[in-house]
Amino acid sequence: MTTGPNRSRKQTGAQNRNVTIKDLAAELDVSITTISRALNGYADVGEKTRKKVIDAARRLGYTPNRNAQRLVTRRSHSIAWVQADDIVMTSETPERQLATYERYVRDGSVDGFIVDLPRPNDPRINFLLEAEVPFVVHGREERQDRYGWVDVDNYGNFYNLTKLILANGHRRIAFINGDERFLYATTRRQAVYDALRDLGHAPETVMYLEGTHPMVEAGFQLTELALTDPSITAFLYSSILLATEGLTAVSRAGRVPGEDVMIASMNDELQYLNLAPVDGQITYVRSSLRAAGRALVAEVIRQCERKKTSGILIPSLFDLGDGVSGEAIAGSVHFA
Amino acid sequence: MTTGPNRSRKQTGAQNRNVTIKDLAAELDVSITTISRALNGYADVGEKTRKKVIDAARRLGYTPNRNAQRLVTRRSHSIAWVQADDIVMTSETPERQLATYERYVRDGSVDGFIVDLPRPNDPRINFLLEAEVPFVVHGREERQDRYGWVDVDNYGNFYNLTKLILANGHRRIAFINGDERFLYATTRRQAVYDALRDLGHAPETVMYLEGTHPMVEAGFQLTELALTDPSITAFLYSSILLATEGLTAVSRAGRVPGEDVMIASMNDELQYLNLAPVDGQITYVRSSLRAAGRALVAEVIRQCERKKTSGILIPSLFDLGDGVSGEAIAGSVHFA
DNA sequence: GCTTGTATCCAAAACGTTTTGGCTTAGAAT
DNA sequence: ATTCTAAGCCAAAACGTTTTGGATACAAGC
Repeated sequence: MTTGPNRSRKQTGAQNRNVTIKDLAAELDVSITTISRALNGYADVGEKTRKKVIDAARRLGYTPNRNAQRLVTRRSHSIAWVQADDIVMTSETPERQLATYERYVRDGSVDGFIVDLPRPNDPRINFLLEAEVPFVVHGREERQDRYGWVDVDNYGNFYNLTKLILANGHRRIAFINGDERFLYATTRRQAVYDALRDLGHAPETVMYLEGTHPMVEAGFQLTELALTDPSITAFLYSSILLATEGLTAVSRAGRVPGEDVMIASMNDELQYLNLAPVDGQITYVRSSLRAAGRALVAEVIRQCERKKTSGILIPSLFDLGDGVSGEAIAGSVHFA
Repeated sequence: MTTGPNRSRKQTGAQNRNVTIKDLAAELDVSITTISRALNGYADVGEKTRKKVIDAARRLGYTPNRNAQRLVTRRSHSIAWVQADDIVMTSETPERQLATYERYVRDGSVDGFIVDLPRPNDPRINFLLEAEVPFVVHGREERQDRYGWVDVDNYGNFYNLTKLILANGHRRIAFINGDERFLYATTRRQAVYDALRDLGHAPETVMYLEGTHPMVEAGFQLTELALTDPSITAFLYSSILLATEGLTAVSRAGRVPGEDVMIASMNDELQYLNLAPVDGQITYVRSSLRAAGRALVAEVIRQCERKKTSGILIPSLFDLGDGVSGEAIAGSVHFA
């Protein structure tokens, strides 16, 4: 006995001894089968018995033990949203998250997943499709018809924002985009250039800048870079966080947003971000991140319950700002 | 068969059939006991056997089923942090959270709790002490010697901030505090008035305003109220969120923060809050909410593991701003 | 040879549910 | 009088672990 825990490691459970289905069965002198079936609404238990059981359960304060339920039903009633350490700073690759995904599936911790910030040919999605585990993606990638997803209309929003900027007479635009390793950024760039083309403007109209993760002060620094070109009168940002930093840089340079320059962006309506101080200085499309989060969770749960959601598509219109419409779309595809 | 689920509801588990301890035992032709003990590092298994087991486990991709472990060990390896629907807007009473606390304890979902925003004589704390469940409080209340907690030095910080404002020559101050139903707010008010007294200033030096939950635009509105008194030259805010709103109101009133008025606050270093645009306009003490969160989780886990942590006190100095020191303190008390 | 000790191993119980595959009874249908 | 049906109930198995309380074998000490 040289290494490891003691020979007899006593149970260390902090859990109190709670009333179990057995206690209930003893109390009422029926079988535990009947208790279980009564409480779960099965039809093969008499109404008087069911009432007795429900009353006793309430009286004794019975709650089914979640962990026993999880074991026998093979459902954990939990979903995972695996994050890198820091949401804003993250440059963690999906590969490094993969181990966590695999473990959660293997040990039954979790019934389903929310996948965030998908990359092209994302290994997490490969794994989940392969393992046939329920999941919903926040965003889309090339295989979007094979799984459920919730996304904002990246293309439409940036197409419209660009149109708006041009309609306001700006002829030279800086576009500070997000990291193109993520597909939302690629889509947004595409939309901006498509809008230019459709309205008969040269691609050279925009100065394209990409903020790569981790984005510390990227909005500020890239804006300062763009400010070296005095012909630029409009700044389009891929996110409101980039935009507020950019605003600082623009103001410091002596330019006046809302007067001689235009600042445009998408606003995720982040909880803690008070936009009142920059009111009127940034033009944005709103799209609630919180609403997206809710949709994601609802969708994963639906997947886990195996309700057939094949092919449904739930577009929901969000609050509009400045004549530009923001739209969030929730989509879901049945999986085997 | 009239109501409820079908007579024979098939197991709907989405969980894949994974390799179990039994498979491993069959593979190696030893008992499951040996497998379990080998993997858990017990000394009563031979080294060659242990090696075989570990190899086979790796080879077959075995991971212990978490839900079986949870059931037998009566530990869920999960902790709860029960929140009202919306962190900022919350006016949910602790009473309404209590049902969730009770359920999580009863059904074994959870081993311990993080209690947030304690109120005087908080029923959640009563319940947890009574039930002898591990928990750590974010903040403190009167029974702080009976449980573990993590807190910033509310008293010290606001005492120092007040001292700093007075040292800068301000003689009329607006103090926009948080909701006094929570103890942090009461402590902060106490600190401000103590500082006034200690430095020989009358209590009337401050105009006291309280933002009650849910705080929508409270910072903005209370500041507008304070602005009706032109003798006020300093604004002290209980939180950075209140302060940024207040800054907007002050600026709109034509006053210039950093020049003819002083704006002071505590800065929780919120993830998404870019303070660059207000740089130099707000004087604050920094104290990382993120660091506090980490300390809370670490502390609950320690409690769950029953490491004896009786009476320990871990003061950790944080980054300082403007000559005012912010200190976060993590404390823990052993419980039975 | 007998005892004692030590190093390995294991069968069985336990955790608290859900589900399977019955059984019993009473009444209806034949 | 028998067969069938339906309603109501239940014993036992199963989920996958950890822990208990041994058993076995072999070496050392007397």
